[in-house]
Amino acid sequence: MADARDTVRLSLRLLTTSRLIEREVDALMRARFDSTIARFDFLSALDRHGALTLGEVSQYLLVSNGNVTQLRTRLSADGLIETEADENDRRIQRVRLTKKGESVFKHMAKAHAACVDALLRDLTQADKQKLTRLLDAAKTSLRRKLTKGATP
Amino acid sequence: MADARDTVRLSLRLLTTSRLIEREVDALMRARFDSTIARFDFLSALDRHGALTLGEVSQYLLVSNGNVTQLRTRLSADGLIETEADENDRRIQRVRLTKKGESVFKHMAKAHAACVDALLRDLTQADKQKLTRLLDAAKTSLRRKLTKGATP
DNA sequence: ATGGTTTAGTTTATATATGAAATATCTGAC
DNA sequence: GTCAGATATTTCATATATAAACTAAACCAT
Repeated sequence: MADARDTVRLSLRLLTTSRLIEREVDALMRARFDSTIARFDFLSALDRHGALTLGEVSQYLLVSNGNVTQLRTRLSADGLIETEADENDRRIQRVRLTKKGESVFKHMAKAHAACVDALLRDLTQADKQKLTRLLDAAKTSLRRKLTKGATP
Repeated sequence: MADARDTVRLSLRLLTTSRLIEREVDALMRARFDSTIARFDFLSALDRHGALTLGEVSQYLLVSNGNVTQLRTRLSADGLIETEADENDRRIQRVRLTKKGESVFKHMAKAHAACVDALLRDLTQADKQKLTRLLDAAKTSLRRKLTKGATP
């Protein structure tokens, strides 16, 4: 059936579009903030959700634990985040934005918004809404399949 | 204006959806073919376009020249691709699939198609088509902006 | 022809990412 | 109480990715 071919085409469009945006945002973060998209995403998760355990960061960013450990080390060294111990469970560490981290993130977020807005300016507002809605549906499908086994 | 916020939301959906698929495909390539998504993409470009210079591979995959050099080394060592010199221009090297590479890629492509098809099975055919069309529009907008400067 | 520029690709240093194994801590059945 | 598993995080080895500096070859204006 041609159905599967269409789905492959869809997934390729998705990857390409996503990668083009990622590259541009990464270039922005490097040029203007001496940072990277990975660090921006990390800070973004903390800005959105407040204090998080490292495991939660890993889940939100869809990256491995080891990766989170590395990023945490760098962001801490830069003074953008800080760690606090859990009162009851000594395995758990929570990270959060420092004052400096909040301030830096605000500037980053503003530049990021301007960047993606410029990149997708040719899309009408209606198309953006449709696209967001359809991507939500795709995400839902994905999440459901991923809990079970998708690889046959 | 809330327009920029909507665009940020859209770009986040895009990245998340794309990352979920990439992770699953990467896991598939590791589990079944002792490979990775990066190598699959490389082989995929050669399968689609035939013999390519390393620079062309870099453009198709949206990755740097250095990255292509590294991947080429591994794929050559595995006997999946081979290099030939250009007759007229000694700077240029073309890579192409070997017989083994073609055969391995066929199996990979089949598994890949089954994987993404399963992941996105909950979407109707109509939704997939709409999504592909909208992503095409997004890609066009991106390409146009990227030739100019998107970072204000 | 020759020297300056562009083009193709490699190398180097480093950041990002993974899976697997290890460590440390907690939890629950007994 | 204790000990077998579960959970949170780190460490290790390695793959993937970048930017910047570099090499080699081609092009091109003089």
